[in-house]
Amino acid sequence: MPVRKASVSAKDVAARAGVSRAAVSRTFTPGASVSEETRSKVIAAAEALGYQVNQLARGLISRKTGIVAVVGADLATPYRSELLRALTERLQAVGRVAILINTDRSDRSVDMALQTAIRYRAEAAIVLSGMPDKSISDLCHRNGLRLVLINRDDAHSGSIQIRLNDAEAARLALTSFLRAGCRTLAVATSNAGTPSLVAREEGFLAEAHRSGLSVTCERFGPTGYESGLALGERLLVLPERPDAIFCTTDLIACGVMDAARHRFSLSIPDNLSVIGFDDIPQASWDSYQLTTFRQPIEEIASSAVDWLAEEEGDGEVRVIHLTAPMSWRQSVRGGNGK
Amino acid sequence: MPVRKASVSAKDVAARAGVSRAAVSRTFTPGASVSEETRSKVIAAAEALGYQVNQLARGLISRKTGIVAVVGADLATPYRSELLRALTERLQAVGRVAILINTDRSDRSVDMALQTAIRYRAEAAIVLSGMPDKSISDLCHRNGLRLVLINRDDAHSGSIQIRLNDAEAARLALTSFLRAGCRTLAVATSNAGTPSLVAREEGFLAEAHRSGLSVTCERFGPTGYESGLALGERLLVLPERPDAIFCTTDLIACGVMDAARHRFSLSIPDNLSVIGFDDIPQASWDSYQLTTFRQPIEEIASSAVDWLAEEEGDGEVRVIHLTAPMSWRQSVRGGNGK
DNA sequence: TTGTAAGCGTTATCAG
DNA sequence: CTGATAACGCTTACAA
Repeated sequence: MPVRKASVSAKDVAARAGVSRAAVSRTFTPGASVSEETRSKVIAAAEALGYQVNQLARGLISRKTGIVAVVGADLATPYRSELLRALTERLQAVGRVAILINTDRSDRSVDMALQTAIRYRAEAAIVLSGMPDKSISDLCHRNGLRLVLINRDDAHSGSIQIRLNDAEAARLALTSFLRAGCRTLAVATSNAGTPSLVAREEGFLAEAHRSGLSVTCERFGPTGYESGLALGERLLVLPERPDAIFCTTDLIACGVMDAARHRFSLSIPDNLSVIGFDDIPQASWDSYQLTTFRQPIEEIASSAVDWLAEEEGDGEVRVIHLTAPMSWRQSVRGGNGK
Repeated sequence: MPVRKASVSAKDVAARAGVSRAAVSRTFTPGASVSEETRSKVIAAAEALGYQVNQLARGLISRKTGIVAVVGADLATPYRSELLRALTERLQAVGRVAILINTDRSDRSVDMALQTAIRYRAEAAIVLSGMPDKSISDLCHRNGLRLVLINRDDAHSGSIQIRLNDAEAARLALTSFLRAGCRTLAVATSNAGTPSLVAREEGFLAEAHRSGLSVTCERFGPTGYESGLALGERLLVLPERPDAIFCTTDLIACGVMDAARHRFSLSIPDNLSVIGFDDIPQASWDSYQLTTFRQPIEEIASSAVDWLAEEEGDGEVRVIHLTAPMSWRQSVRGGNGK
């Protein structure tokens, strides 16, 4: 018994249809010239054999692999997973396929991820965490891998950068607290130190400073619910107990709220106002009804994907600014802020 | 100015290092025989040029693309995204790369996803939702695409199937309610009709029947929090208000709990006991403390990935049974069930 | 419109 | 150990 071939190729189809391999290729290349007769013979043979064009071979020659890498850490987190979904959906819609590469928080692992992307000749990599080293970013450039950096610090040539109005949003959070009559302000954040997180923290602090207010700022652990719990416990035990906490992330906000309610028997927003960031699904759950800033997920995804479809840029780095609108719910005293 | 090459190839490296292309290839092939001298010349040249092996070309000839497709719907959902993370992490650990293909709930879209997987010559596809049509499953077989079906109905040849003890768990849920003194039982589920969901529902119903109890079973909408909310509102308005609700999913359970607490002012577990399924992160949040069944995510992922590493099976379909252990928290009257 | 032939970047085979 | 040379499955001039 002969060794079974791993998959059916254009040659097989050509043989069965009684045409040349080129004819088969043309049949599956949009806008190539094939007679209706040949085409239907080919289609029939392909169907019978179960032929599928080999994209790898096609990509080898056309340089259009259709592969886009999505690189990031904590991809199972509510906001991240939602962004991932939006990204991959849109990628599929324009005939691309996403390869998913998990990283830990180290920049080193991002570098390795990008190398993987290059090895698979991805057309682009969308980076959600960490910051590629300059040398790696060069490597990508030399290998024709375009970079999309989402909420990262600064990009090198030939890449696009998508950023949010983090600082501005933070300022709005502060004025909202003030308008609600809160006077003892605090910030709860993780110590991940990612650009967006520090922008939010610093934006809040700066605006408070401008208003002559002092804010206690607590940093703890990774960015997640558990850290929020811990942050709540630290903040709410203070002699000057805060009556408003700006959390740099909804996950942290949920933790803070739960700590306040279940461990300090505080009621929200009567005893404590909370504002988060991201607008994850849980923020709108009955138990939280968290006032927060909505990540413009679809806009982020479409900006990224549209850019890929565009002409190859000429080396300049493009920056797209998107805004996270405030989503008013019930966690700030005094209702809808109007 | 000459047209810039899209990426640096082994030929470039060979030229710079003053060796043959074959030498370059060997340098990057584990366990090939190259002298230390050539190797270091090659490495140096590769480094200088920023060379990365082209996996597409490598896969073309070796038939080992290293690509594995992960196919599923609702991948941004807590349980799904966690499974996705576990899967991709493990895949990376064994040198594979995951391509992610979103589907909607239709079987048709699963079929299309599998065709994409074939076109990229994935070594395997891990299917999380929907059920590939027999003809497609054949197509996969003919193209050497191995199938891993997670919680799907039944597999065809050459594939592996991973299943959970859904029915058994459901029975355990019922006896737990009984032991807690609950008498008016209900099931809350979506009308997605996926195999695991119906297995849980039917398992619960069957056991109730065996005990001579009648159970009201409510089905509504897609599988998610909002549906849980709606289900809670339907169930808790009944003349014989349930004192125990088995939810086929944690997301539904969270919705049911929120409806009970915030819309009917019921307290859990005093007025109502709830059991869920999946053990998503939110189940352990202070606001829920939901008793549930833990999806053995890591075990699922490792079973799937280990199978890929194994010898090519000889056409028989393998079934792996995993168990979801009960995770006791505070949503059932009478504490930890012991 | 069609077939032939030359690549694309690798690895595998086979002499040297 | 090394270098030609032939695949791998495909697209794309170039001729016919």
